[in-house]
Amino acid sequence: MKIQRGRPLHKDRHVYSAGEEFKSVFAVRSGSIKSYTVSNDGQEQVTGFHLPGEIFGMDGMAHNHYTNSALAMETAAVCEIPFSKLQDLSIAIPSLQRHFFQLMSKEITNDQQLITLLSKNSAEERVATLLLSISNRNLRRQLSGTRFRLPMSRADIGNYLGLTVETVSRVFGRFQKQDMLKVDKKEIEVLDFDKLRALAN
Amino acid sequence: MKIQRGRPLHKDRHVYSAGEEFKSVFAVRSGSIKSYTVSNDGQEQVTGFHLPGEIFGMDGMAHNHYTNSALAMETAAVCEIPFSKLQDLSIAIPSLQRHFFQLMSKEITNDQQLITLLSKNSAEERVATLLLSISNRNLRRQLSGTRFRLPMSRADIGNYLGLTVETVSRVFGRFQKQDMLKVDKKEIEVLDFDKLRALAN
DNA sequence: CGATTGTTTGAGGCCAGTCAAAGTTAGTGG
DNA sequence: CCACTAACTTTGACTGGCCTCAAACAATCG
Repeated sequence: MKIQRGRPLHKDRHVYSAGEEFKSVFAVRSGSIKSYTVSNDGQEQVTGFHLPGEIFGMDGMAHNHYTNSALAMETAAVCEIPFSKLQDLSIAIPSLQRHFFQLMSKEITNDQQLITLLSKNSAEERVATLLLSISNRNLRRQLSGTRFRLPMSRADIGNYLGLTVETVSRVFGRFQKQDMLKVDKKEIEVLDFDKLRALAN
Repeated sequence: MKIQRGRPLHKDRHVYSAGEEFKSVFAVRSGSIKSYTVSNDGQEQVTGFHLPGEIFGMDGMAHNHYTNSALAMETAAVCEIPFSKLQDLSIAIPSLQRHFFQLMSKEITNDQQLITLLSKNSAEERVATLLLSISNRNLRRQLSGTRFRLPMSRADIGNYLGLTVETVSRVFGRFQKQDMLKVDKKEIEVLDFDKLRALAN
């Protein structure tokens, strides 16, 4: 498939901004991206973190304009995949269409899991769930699931999980005191996966 | 398009259950449907309410199995739309494919709005937002936006909004005391739309 | 290095949850 | 059609987890 190689993106640079015309979806090649919306009263809501190998930008399809903004949390590279090309191709290759439907559907189930998390779980359970998610996604990338670097700030974590920065910080503190995690700034080492899974559940 | 006319569904009957093979999406013809997931620790999370004219069942596409269950909150009728037919047709009619992409994308943005609501808003704001949403959806159906019947129980509202039944009940009470709403059981009359919008934001 | 931004820690308050019980509605079968 | 029961809703008192406010601390970057 013909896709554009991305030029490297510096930290805090936008891939696209809310309101721009929807033309493409994107694949992360390196670095990490966060998606967020700005609600009508001006506050930010982080809607997702995107790691290498993952696709983002499908939110814009409904209205031909992106509803999220997407920016690089660190230096990153992305592939742009023009949607028009994708449409043409998916008519020629039905399996591609199916694959793309699945991607969107996956996005829906992800969002619904986050809804459940926000709706039903405590601060500790939310943070544990995010850590486990990142751990699993690192495993899929052939990286360590026990030692890894969080690309996002505490503020982003809190925003994503519906918590304040202070609460996130305190939860990390408690997790360390319980010898479940070793936290050094953004470097995480999971010491007790069973305990983490029990919380994340 | 060839679709199956649904036989009427009694209250509390499932349209489909989580885990079943994904074969179709559905359109509500009359009555109302709720979607919900059951998390691994067994508790229910309501993920959506579906009113006449709306499509549901797209969550199953990713894994070829539904991740939600869908059941009738009152006597209802639904149209089954077999997905295989939809795929064949959308290859012949590209505009249909686009339309369907848009539906899924719309679902994503809806879910993300709910995420923001759960993450950032108070109990009163959440309830106000739901009421306004139902009001607007009734308007689109040529029904009154000011007087309508809530098809779901207080428990369902609470579950959907991440609140307890008691809190939902108290919020309705406060809304009445402020002369914003008139609540008679499930019958709602909006007395002050400005106030409602101010809360829902 | 200073300045800015991000993180941690503490004290106190409040919103929503929990527990409990009464009141109301709906559904069932005699 | 009514009596009985189960399910739903409301109300109250109390609790607690997370937020708010505040300040010290650490890290990053020009």
